[in-house]
Amino acid sequence: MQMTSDLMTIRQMCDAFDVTPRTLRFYEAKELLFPQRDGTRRMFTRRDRARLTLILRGKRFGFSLEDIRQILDLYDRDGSNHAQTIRTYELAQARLAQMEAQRAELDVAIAELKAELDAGGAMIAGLRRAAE
Amino acid sequence: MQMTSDLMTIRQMCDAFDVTPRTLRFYEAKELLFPQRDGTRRMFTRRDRARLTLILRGKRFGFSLEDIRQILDLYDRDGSNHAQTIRTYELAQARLAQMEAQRAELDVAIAELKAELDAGGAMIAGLRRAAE
DNA sequence: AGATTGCTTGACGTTAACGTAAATGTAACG
DNA sequence: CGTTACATTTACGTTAACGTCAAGCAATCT
Repeated sequence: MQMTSDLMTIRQMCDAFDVTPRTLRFYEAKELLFPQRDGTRRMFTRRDRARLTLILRGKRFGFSLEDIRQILDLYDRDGSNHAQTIRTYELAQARLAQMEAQRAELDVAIAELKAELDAGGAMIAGLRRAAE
Repeated sequence: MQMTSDLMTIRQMCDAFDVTPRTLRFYEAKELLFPQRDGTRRMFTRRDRARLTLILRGKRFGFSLEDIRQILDLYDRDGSNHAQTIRTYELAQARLAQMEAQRAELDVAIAELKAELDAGGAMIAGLRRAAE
């Protein structure tokens, strides 16, 4: 019950987030996480956990790790570097446009596939009737 | 104006479907297409074009080429194999459910990112005012 | 004939996101 | 102190869907 352990080992992280050690090391190599070290061992901070949550969410959304890294950087900017902040902001806007385009395409694909399935459904109903 | 040309060269195919020669050769290697040969050259038939249309549609739906190959093979089985047809149908339905879930998550992601950007926008407006 | 196109078949290169194995380190248990 | 249990780094392997040469044949233009 010490307040020291705001820190988690790699295994605790793996259990908590259902990822492999390799994944966490990989994310560190890609500069998505920045665990401290206890000697040679990684100790993940609260901040790492917050970032990992966002990373996994981003992945569910279909973002690449590189996309995610850039977006996380956006969250990080303590507002000191104005020019960079603005550039990042514009980048995020571009990304948003991409996402909306992607959603539009997805909508079309879903509509088409639904139409396919409706046709197929009728065919299969026919097969079922014929089979009786 | 000869009726001979139900056949198309690789370049005609590329222009018609907006794909590269490499792609068509790749699809042939993967047994998704079966062009005839005029000597050494590929000649794509009406059937190849029909298949390619389905392949590209499948890709828009997010199916892998391997998935697509299996589905095309099922269409080929002249409809004699009802069980397989039904399995394919179910597979497509599952895929549709995936896509709709993905869209739902994407909607959330877009909303979140928009909120982030609104906050960032206000911040940047503030910065601009401070800079004057 | 020579040169230009366009097609062919290899066959290695690329990207993303890790998996997997090897060699080594170290901390705690008994 | 020896073994077990995890940890670390290094580095090669994997999958999908082509891209990108390289080298050579074949028909066509000049």
